[in-house]
Amino acid sequence: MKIASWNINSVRFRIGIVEQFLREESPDILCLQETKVIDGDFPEDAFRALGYDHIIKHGQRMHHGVAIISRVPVVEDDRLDWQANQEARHVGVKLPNGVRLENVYVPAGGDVPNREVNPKFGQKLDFVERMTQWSAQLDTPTILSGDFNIAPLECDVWSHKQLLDVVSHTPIEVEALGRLQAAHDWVDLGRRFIPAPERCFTWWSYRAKDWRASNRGRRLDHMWASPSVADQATAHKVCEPCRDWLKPSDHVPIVTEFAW
DNA sequence: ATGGCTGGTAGAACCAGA
Repeated sequence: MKIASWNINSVRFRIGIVEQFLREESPDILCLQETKVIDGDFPEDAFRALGYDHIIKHGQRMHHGVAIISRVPVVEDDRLDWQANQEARHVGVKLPNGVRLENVYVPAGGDVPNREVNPKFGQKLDFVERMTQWSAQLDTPTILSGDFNIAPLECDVWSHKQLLDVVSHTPIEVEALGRLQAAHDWVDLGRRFIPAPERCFTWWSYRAKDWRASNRGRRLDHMWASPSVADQATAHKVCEPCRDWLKPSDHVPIVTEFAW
């Protein structure tokens, strides 16, 4: 079983490279974030044509939006609102073997890492805190994947020192993510297969003239699993070449394989 | 020089991303 996760930054605008990715990588399941489309306008036909008949959507107008695309039968489990503001940032399914797959798009958090000045930063922290409470009472083997918008380790950003005050790598966010991880003993599969301090960025800004030359990336996208599920993981990679595809997303897919 | 870009909605200039 091969499970991929990709922040696509508009699934309609980039449907061509999504199809290319599905053809080349052939995951069983693809978790998408930032689909930017209401459920009624989701480009289902393109997925069905490639054999992905199970399409679980949770979209909204303009922003955010998540979806799980699968060629194995999955059943929608829940769609949680960890921000309590009705934004479409999570959808979960049950896999045929009973494992849960939770696709999450954590809020970016705005520019200023101070909740008094910037309410979005507070909402991001609250979102992660609610995920932590949810994790603490999880009693099912679960995969938690998506765009967490937090790069936890020093080697998860191009410059630890220069990003200490930049939202996505501030100590307050990293500590919040640490509490989330501890609440369920989540295993960070990215780092199980690509141990620190090796770099494995999943996002590079659109603003760099040459993203590869400057390489000012961050590891914002993650695949976590319950310990019992993590023991079944056999491979994990970051699909860096996708950053060079025509009209790319600023994120690249991550792909994890499991023994079942 | 981490914001220099990008998409969506609109029908110009915002919002949002991070």
